[in-house]
Amino acid sequence: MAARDTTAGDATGGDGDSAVARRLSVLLPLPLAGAYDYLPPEDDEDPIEPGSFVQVPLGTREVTGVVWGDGTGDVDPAKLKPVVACLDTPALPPSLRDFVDWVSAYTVSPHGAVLRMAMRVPAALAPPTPRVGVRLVGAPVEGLRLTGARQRVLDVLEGGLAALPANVARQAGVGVSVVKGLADAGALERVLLPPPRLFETPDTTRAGPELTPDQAAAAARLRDGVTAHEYAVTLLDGVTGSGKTEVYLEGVAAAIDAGRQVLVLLPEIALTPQWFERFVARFGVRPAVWHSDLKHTVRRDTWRAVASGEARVVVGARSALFLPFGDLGLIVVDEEHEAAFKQEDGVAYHGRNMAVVRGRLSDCPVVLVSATPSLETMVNVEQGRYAALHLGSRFGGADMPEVAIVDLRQDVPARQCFLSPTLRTALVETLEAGEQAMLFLNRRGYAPLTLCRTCGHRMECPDCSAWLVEHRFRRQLHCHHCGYRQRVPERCPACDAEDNLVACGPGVERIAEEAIALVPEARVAVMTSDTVHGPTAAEELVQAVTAHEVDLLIGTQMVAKGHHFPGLTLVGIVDADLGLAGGDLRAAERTFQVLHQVAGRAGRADKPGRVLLQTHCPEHPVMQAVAAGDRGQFLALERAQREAGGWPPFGRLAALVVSGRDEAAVDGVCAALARTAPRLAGVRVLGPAPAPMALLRGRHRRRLLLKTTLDVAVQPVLRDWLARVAPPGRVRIHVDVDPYSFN
DNA sequence: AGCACGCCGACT
DNA sequence: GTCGGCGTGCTC
Repeated sequence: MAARDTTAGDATGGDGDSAVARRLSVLLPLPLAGAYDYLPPEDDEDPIEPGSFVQVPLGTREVTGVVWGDGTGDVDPAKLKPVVACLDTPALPPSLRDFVDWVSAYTVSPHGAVLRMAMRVPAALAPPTPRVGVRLVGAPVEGLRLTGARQRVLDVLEGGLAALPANVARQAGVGVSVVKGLADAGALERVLLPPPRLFETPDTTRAGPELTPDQAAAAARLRDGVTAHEYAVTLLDGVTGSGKTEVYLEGVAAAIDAGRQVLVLLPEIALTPQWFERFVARFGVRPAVWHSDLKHTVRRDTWRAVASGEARVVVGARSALFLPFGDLGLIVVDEEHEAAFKQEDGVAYHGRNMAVVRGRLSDCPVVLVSATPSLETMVNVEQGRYAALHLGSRFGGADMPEVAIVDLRQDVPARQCFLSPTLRTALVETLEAGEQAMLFLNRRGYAPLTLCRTCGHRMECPDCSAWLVEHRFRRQLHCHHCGYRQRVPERCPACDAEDNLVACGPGVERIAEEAIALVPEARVAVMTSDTVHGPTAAEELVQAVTAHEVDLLIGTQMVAKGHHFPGLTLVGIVDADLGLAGGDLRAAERTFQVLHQVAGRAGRADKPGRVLLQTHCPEHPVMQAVAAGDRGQFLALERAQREAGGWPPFGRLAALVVSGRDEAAVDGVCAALARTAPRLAGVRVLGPAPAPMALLRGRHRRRLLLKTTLDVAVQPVLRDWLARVAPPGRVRIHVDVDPYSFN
């Protein structure tokens, strides 16, 4: 029927295929094995470009997918259905499609599952809701009853410009109903307003903060890199307060000047008001923001603004990597070492590493920023793959406080207490001197374990292999892995003994209790995700501490980040050993990073701070390195160990986590995997072993590790292996290439 | 991911 | 006798 017309319209097609026979490969945001083929729409006019969003039938329903290219032709033609419609949503840019392909191949995840991450914007695919404004009609309306309120509305609109009813009402000091009434009466006409400009272009001509010669030199290097518009990775390395942010904002400025877009990735917790203040100070406007809990309308507007190029700078969490940037000029990954960049569930990927890939596929420079760079990044620098820029401290290197190790075997806390005599004395002295102190313990709640003194029963989560953590403020026991909660029971559920459950070990709440007993007059604040909800609350607490309305701050990881408290002269690390348990590959590195960061909170320009680090193993290299403030020494040791063991980044790892409700079925799949395990040079399979959380949310978990030498490409090995095993529907195999934490 | 198809317990 | 539970398997 319309075949002849399309052929004629397809003159530019080039390869001579007739358009009627053409199949489209459409990728759907579902965990299917690959893209599906469809026929062009029946009312087809122009050929559909790759990247276009299309509505297609799938089974009984309709879904939105993206045209990925020409169809493969190996599907039964009888099964082919035509595309229902082509949406007017801007097409997915080629560099993003390449990125989706790459991530899918690298992570051994279904193609569509990766596409889904680029489509988690349901509303963006629909056209923006039209904005209806009102304006004066030319001629006066006869018989219009003029009240005072109505007159004020008419006055506001006198210039003849159209405006949103809500804005008009606000300016006139009346309710929207007055405006609506006037429109209904015919005195105002309704008109469609153009979409508002939501994201202003940052003003690069503003004078930024003054840079030291060091900083200016580093900034110039970044600017040059951006101007070259070539893929290159640079580590920007400097302690807190060395001006890293100000330096990379100069790179951002260069990209804006070049007319390109910028992505700044931050771990979610680092999207702080302070960061925005610095950005606004430099550019006069706020950047677009992207994270998991944006409202739908904001999500849609931001997604569209990124696609159109209106949003020039986006700051966001790792999911911002999948935004439809058309012309990236720079990617910055701040706090590059943060484990939060690693996504564990669903498609397992590392935001920092994928940022590097996104940069390569977009021919754009990538800057990794950290005060404690990861070992991976340091090795990349050492081997010449990444360039490095080092920033010294503004205060001439005297900024790291003195760290003293408190040996808990010698300096024993009182029974049922967790602060050593040395730390207690220091705390009292500091507060008596009118200075501030901080206690750090990376564990929420009151106590990590509740047990029965009569029978020894431990309170455990029914759905996870984890102890329930007591939260005394709420009088509840919580599972920190699945969200299970129950009241603290009065009787032991096992032996029914009354009032004989005892809290074991400390959480921040318990440390607060001990501290308050010690210094009852001190103003104490607890900072954890339980006590502080959202960035605004966090900012208020930070302000209160800065204003010295708080004498003693007690907190988890949350207190380690970025805030500088000038009056803080004592930091107590309650349990430095905490992060080392578990035999995790990166436990030592992470512990060093967090302790180093916490230690850096103490001290100020005129008075050096002091840090007391409580540990049971003072001789441990991590403790020694933190005490010495020597990152180089620690990294060298860690590096040597990883190299000797063939661990990343000197070898490759992939984890297979087999999980399901039926334990026997899970073990069956594990046995099948063990039987079909690859036998190749340079490849070892470890396990199956119970995963660190052997039971999580009611699912039994086993883990196998594939460990290979660097010359082995793990993805083909994994794909072959998985193809030999057909897990029953109830059992899932989750693949994690480059697993990070081993949980 | 949905949604239908399919085979076993408590109701009009 | 049906309504409906959610286990299993496709969907171009």
